[in-house]
Amino acid sequence: MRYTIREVSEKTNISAYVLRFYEKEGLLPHIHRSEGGIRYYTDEDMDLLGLISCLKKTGMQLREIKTFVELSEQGPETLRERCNILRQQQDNVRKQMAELQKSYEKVSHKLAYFSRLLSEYEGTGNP
Amino acid sequence: MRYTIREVSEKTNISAYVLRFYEKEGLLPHIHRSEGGIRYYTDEDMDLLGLISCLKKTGMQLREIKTFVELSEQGPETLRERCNILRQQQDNVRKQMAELQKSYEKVSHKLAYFSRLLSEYEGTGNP
DNA sequence: ACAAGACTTAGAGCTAACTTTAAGTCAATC
DNA sequence: GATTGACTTAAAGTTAGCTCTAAGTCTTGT
Repeated sequence: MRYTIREVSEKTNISAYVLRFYEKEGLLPHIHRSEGGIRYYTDEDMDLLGLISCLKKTGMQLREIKTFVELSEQGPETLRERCNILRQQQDNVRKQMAELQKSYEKVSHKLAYFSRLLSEYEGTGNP
Repeated sequence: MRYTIREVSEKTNISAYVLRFYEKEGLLPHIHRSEGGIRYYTDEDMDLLGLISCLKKTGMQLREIKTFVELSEQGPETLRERCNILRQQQDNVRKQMAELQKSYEKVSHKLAYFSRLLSEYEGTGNP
């Protein structure tokens, strides 16, 4: 399948601006063009894009993602290094989940406290 | 207890620059000063700072945090609204945790795939 | 074949959240 | 009491990641 930039944009919720920007920055290498120079994206590109947004969502910076993509370009001799990067990222995500859990508890705790204050306040005849 | 900006910075891992910046932006109102104009922070300030970083960590923007702080300034008649904001944020955090979980699975899946490729590659006599 | 509208490029502009600078004031030690 | 170093201010600078503009090219429907 071939997709236009618009189709990709709609499927992925990444704006066409950003798709071009990612390409310019080296995150999406070898995007094919029609004879008139119009981009078209393959399923492989879509797949990479999926990984990119996943890495981005988990806090990896574009420049690190670029490094990862460049390793991918170099073929199987970089597989070990790519695994290491993914393992590192897996670890990061675990830490983020723990952090988020702590924050959740803090917000909940504060909310419980305010709720109590609120019911007390309302109980005094101040609606 | 009274803390200098340096002590607060060390305790919270928020730089003195940022503490002053937050104050300027209205996130930390009523910071006391010594006669010479030097800031000192109270335990109450520390508490607010804890809530601020928690809200920030969970993706709330400074301008929204400022709104929350301003409501706090207005006394108990804004308690209900503050509870609503916290409940909303609690919800946001739940969504973030679900998202993060999905990303974790995606990274793990990709890693498993690459690991398999790697062991195959190494099995062929390419160390 | 031609108008409308999507696409192309390079590069400028924007936003959030810091981060630093410059010029000066204050506090603690020698 | 002088020096050192942390503090003060307003304002400029930085970074990441977009987001848009301008000027031009291509594609598609009538």
